[in-house]
Amino acid sequence: MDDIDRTIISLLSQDARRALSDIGAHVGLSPSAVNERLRRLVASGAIQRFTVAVEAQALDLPILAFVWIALSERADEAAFRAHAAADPQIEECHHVTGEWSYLVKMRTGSLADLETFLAGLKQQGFLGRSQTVLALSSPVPGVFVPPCAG
Amino acid sequence: MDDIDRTIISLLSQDARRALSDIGAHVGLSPSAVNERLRRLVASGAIQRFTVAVEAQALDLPILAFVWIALSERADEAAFRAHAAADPQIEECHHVTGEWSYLVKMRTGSLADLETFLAGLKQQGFLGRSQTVLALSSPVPGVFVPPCAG
DNA sequence: TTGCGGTCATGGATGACATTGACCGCACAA
DNA sequence: TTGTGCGGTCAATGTCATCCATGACCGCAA
Repeated sequence: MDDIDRTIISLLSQDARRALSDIGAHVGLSPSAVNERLRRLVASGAIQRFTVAVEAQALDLPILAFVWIALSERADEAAFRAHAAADPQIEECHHVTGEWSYLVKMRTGSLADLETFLAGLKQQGFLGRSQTVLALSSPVPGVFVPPCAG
Repeated sequence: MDDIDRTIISLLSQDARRALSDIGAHVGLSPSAVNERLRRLVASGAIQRFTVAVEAQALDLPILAFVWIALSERADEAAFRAHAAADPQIEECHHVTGEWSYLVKMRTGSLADLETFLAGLKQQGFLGRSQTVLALSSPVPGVFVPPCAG
């Protein structure tokens, strides 16, 4: 993992369909050399997968919510994680420091779906307390372009 | 945007390097037809861009923090957004309901970098109050695979 | 029913591209 | 100096995206 690798990752973050020859021109390597580095980056797990950034509106998921969760005392933590992983509405689920146990980031089609999700948690005995925060807008898109060369 | 489009998006979310013929086999279309749909999905903005999912550890960014921010009374909201957008450490910045104005999700190399970020906000007069929550682990990876066919 | 226009998928030709393997040079250790 | 391994270039090959002409299907109006 040197500066060239980081530059390659940065370029791919912006556009993962760039040609190897194009990347090579940026970093001063042949397409083959870039391909070999790319293979290693994927094999090592540094690049987890190639994917697409999707506009939530296009998928009819206008609600973006952050839900703070404190598990109930009798909750099985592993079961909760499995539950979260299985719900396609959940984009992220983080174990966090502080007052709450988990922070869940989720997209739903409506506020009713959000209520249903929380009701499900309660019914299965996971939920101690929770607090929901709605996102109104995102001034910074979810772009993750890692620092280039440094 | 019909079920076929949604399926295409779902397949690309898992692996954006799938061949058009492979996608076509899943949805029952020819490669050309898939290509045409893909072109429209990109043109309409439903697919914002092709990118790669990067493991933060590989980039020496072990700290994942959520920072709640209440702007100071004299803060210029647009300036704050520009400031956030310009910081490569910030992955997301959401305008939210409730007690706080903004929720910032950021990755840094160290806790010191986090302090530096907050100090910078204060120095520029943006910061009213703030509260930082650290993520310890992510039981659910940041995969966003939209619901398929439904 | 028939005729028409628009939308959308098909299939094949073409060119670009990823991929592979052989070869080369350099750094390092014995 | 010599052997070894890593990481690069270059050229050949096969796959694939892309483009275009053609044709099927659907809704609508006469």
